[in-house]
Amino acid sequence: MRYAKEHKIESRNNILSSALKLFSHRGFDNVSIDEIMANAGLTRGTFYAHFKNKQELYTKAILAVDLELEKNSSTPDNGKLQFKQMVTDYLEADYSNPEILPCPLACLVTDVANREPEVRTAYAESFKTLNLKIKHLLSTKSSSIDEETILAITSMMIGSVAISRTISKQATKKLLSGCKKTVFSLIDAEY
Amino acid sequence: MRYAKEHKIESRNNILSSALKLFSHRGFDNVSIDEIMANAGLTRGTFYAHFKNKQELYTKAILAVDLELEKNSSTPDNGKLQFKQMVTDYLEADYSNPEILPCPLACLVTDVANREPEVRTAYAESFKTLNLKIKHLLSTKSSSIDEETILAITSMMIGSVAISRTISKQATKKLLSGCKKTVFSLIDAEY
DNA sequence: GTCTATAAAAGGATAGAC
DNA sequence: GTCTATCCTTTTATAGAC
Repeated sequence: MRYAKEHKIESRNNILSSALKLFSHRGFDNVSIDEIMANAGLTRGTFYAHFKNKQELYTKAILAVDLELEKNSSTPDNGKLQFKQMVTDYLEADYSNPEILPCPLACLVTDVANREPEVRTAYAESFKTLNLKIKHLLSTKSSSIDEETILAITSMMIGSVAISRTISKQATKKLLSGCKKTVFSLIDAEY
Repeated sequence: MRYAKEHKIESRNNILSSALKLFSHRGFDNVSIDEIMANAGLTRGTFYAHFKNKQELYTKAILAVDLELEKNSSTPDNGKLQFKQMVTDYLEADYSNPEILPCPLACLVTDVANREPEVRTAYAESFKTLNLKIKHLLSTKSSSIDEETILAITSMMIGSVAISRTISKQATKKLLSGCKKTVFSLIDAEY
């Protein structure tokens, strides 16, 4: 064979990460397969050697979010601190920089809601993983945080970042600082 | 003239509300002008007698959300109760019924983020109006609620409804009830 | 596996009649 | 103001060479 097996895997990963980044920044419909492939250093025709169609790529790209989230799964001894750092990083990331991967859960909520069940299931998986990660950070031997509080927190994080991408920089500042304060107070109150 | 002036205004309003409903349920790109016009009882060609292009329609439709939100602007004597009812209605509405207009702020966040500034500004306006409405409900002569807390609450409401449209019915139930409880606790604690 | 070339469909926008 | 008919661009997807 003319190409090693690793080559295909590498191509596939390039396509996946190029797609996830572009979709997150601009939305599924606003990015063409052409652009994704060019971004991955390939041409359009090749796309179909890797994926059945554009929707399958969407699904697989969203599932790849899990891998990002599952990092640092060691038992935390300073979980609360790590959690606060995570929230801060999340809310203060530079979402306008095209080189950085913004949170797909925040950037694609609405976009995913209008797709086939396959895509929505992938999103649901990643959302679940985010909640589990937080639960893990905030669980100690003695106490464990209420699951519904975690859901309220992730809703706030995802919601505020999604909204921030539509409003002015000035309004964004107040929005994100309000959410940060509120998340912290929820945690400090309960645990 | 063959058509009365009211006729055009009525047509325009039909187009606007038909568009807002369809966009909210399925997203901007997934709805064709053809469909919007058919839904309003007109044909595609006529569209351009009312709007410059599809994007202008999007902007105007989102601005129309304000009108919905600005209802009930009388001074509330039982604001806190009204607020709780509003949150409950918001979180428990039947978002899958195509006859009902779901909250465009929740259904279109991500969608709007990827459009021209004109559209984003319209969204920002409506978002502002929602926050003001809540502020109004929760203000009394003696106390007024922290603006950043309101932003955290609207982020949670919009975020959770947006997320709920991607996940399972079962998961949605827990998500929305968690947000409702958390919003209530934030209000009862502070005010 | 990757490329170039091309088919085929969808949908936004315009022209002209009534 | 509204209709029908048409243009034109974009983009997904396929065919076939290397």
